[in-house]
Amino acid sequence: MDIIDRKIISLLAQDARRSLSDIGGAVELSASAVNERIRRLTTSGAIRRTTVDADPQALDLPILAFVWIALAPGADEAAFRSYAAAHPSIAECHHVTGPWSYLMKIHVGSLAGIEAFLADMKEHGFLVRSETIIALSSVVDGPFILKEGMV
Amino acid sequence: MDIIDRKIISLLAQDARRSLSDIGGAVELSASAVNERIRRLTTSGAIRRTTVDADPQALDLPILAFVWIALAPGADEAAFRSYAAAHPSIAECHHVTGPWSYLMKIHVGSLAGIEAFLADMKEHGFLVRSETIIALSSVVDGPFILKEGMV
DNA sequence: ACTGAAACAGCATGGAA
DNA sequence: TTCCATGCTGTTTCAGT
Repeated sequence: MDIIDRKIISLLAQDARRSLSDIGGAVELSASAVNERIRRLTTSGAIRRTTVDADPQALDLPILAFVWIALAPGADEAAFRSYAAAHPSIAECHHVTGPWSYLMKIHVGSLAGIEAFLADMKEHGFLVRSETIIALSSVVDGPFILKEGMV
Repeated sequence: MDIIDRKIISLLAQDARRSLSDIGGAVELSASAVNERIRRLTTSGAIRRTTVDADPQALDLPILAFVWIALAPGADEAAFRSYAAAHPSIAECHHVTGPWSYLMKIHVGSLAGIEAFLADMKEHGFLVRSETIIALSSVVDGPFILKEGMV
């Protein structure tokens, strides 16, 4: 993982469909040398996958919210993990420092969607307390990767 | 934007390098029909870009943190926006409801990197108060898209 | 809007340096 | 690890439905 590998990842991050010779021109390497580096970066896990960043609006998911979670005492953590992993609305879920246990990033279609989301979590017995923060606008927007179950 | 378009985006989200005929097989369409749909989705902005999801660890950015920001009263909001957009560590920055003005998601190399980050924000006169939450582990990890200035 | 075929570009591979 | 040469897969375009 040298400076050229970083440059290649950066170029691919901007546009993963750039040709190998294009990238080669930018880093002063032949196309096949670039190909070999990308192959190594992929097998080593430095590049996890090539994907598409979609517009949540176009997919009718205009609401972005962050939800703080206090897990119910004695809640099944393993069950919670697989629940979160499979849930189509949960873009991210992190175990965090501070007064709350988890921070989630969710995409939903409407404010009613947030209520339904929290109700579902409660029904599953995970939730005791939560706090929801809604993003009004984004100065720097993160990528939106459509989850499998979300179709 | 019908169900087939969603399916195509979902398939590309899993692996943007799947061939058009592969995708065509999954949605029962010819390769060129799929190509035409992807072209439309891209020009309409529903697909923003094809990109690579990298491993922050491999790029020496193992620390993920969320930073709440109270903007200094009378701070230049436009300047703050371009500062945030250009800053290599800031993966996301949202204007949010609740007691804080902004929520940022940042990737840094070490805890010292957080301190340096906050000091820089303060020097620029944006920050009055902030609170930092560190992600200990991720139940559902978001994608990491290397920013241009980060190389 | 979709199909199928033909033309083209880009990728993958192997051998040499 | 890199380059070059080449066979081949996948993309793009276009005429037809």
